[in-house]
Amino acid sequence: MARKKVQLQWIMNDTTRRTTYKKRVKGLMKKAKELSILCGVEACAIVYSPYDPQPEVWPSPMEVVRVIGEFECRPENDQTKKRLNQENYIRQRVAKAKEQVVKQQKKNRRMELDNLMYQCLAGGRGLQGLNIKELSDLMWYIDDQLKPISHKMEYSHHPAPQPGGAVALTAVPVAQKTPLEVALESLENQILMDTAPQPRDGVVTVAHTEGQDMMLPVPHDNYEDPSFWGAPFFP
Amino acid sequence: MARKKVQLQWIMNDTTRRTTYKKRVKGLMKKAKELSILCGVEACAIVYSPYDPQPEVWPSPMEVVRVIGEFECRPENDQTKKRLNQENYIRQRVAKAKEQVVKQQKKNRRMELDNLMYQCLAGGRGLQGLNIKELSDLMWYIDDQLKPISHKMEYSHHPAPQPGGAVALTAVPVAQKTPLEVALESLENQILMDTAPQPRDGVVTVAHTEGQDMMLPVPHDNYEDPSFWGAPFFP
DNA sequence: TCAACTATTCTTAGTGG
DNA sequence: GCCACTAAGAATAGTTG
Repeated sequence: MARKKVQLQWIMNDTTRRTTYKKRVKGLMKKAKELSILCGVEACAIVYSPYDPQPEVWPSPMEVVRVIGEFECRPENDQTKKRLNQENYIRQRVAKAKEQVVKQQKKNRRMELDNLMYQCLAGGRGLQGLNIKELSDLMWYIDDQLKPISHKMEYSHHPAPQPGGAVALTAVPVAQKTPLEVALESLENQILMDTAPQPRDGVVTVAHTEGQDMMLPVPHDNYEDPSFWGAPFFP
Repeated sequence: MARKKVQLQWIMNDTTRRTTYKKRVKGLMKKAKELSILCGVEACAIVYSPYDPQPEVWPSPMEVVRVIGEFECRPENDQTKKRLNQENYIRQRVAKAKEQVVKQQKKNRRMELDNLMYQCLAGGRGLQGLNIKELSDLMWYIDDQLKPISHKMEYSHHPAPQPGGAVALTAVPVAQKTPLEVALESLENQILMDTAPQPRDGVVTVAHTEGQDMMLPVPHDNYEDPSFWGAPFFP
């Protein structure tokens, strides 16, 4: 909107419409990202258009599928029934339990990422064999994977209100951090160091010693600092 | 953003965060609507929050489901580009790794479901305490969770093309099936048997023996068959 | 908690290269 | 078609009742 108040109606001119589309999709995705981060909520957006073969999505196809899954699992989509009847009671219990599940889910996500890294590195030429371009691509992907985690971590700053009375039962055994994981972390850092032109604000750079047992100077949790992963690739 | 540039990070203050959430959700939905109208495209947005029992959606729950359906049915990523250039090479590696990740993801999904079940049952009145209505609701939910599994059963007929040469490296320790999991499965089965009016298409029904060691008629590993999980969600 | 009100930043329509 | 630029208009953080 500039120099003229735009009417809320279909834009006749083809090129104008296409241009507007690109600008506004970008804007919409940015808004979604901001909302998600600022308020610590899950969100997803999908836009189909004749302009792209693939739909425009946020945060990522994978996350979208997950968020969609949650949405579809909530039978109460038809908000016709808001009354707290028998039916809703059980739904609320389910929702509450789901909350607990999310925690495990996030943990699992990290494991998946680690696994992915391993696949990429062990399955190919290794880190050394990758050029800057490839590293950048990989970095891009990793960042994409980490986005949701980042959000979660930002959310986790607060004193964890933890819905009253709900005991965090962990029925699923949680895998411990393995040496492999530690090694992978160092590799991730190396990628950052290899590709980052100069240390930027908010980017955590680390030194590493030689050998298998590299030490991370920052707590593991720092990987999930959003300012670390988010900025360079998704401004 | 007014009177101060806001930092893109989780808002610590509860009331501020809630206020911002309400404002921004409204803004986001408006943007989605405008984009859709101005450019004549389909779009949908979903936002979960601790503030609303129901997710915030646009344009409407029904439309969202429809748009989502299209998204999940989308044929294939741009397979058009067959050229195996530098850029695509890395992307293919990533995609391949992603496939592996999906397996773990789906495994996790099952664990989450089990965990959820446990939450519901252990945290509440237990299965016995539930009435038919509640069981029905729970059944619905579980069925929803199991849908992808059902698909897999249909898919598992074909020879599973399995991308050549990809070695399934498993860097992440996979949790073993615990007695608890077995028990939970039996509970699921029981609910299925107690409430299902008739066996529905795609729903895996199982017989169960008494005691702790119940057997699933299909091998557990089948859950991890990529051809099963992969297709519907990651076309 | 909520709604109304700005001051300020952000978004983007229109333009030109 | 793509960028970069700019100013009009929209969104919203912080404040007030």
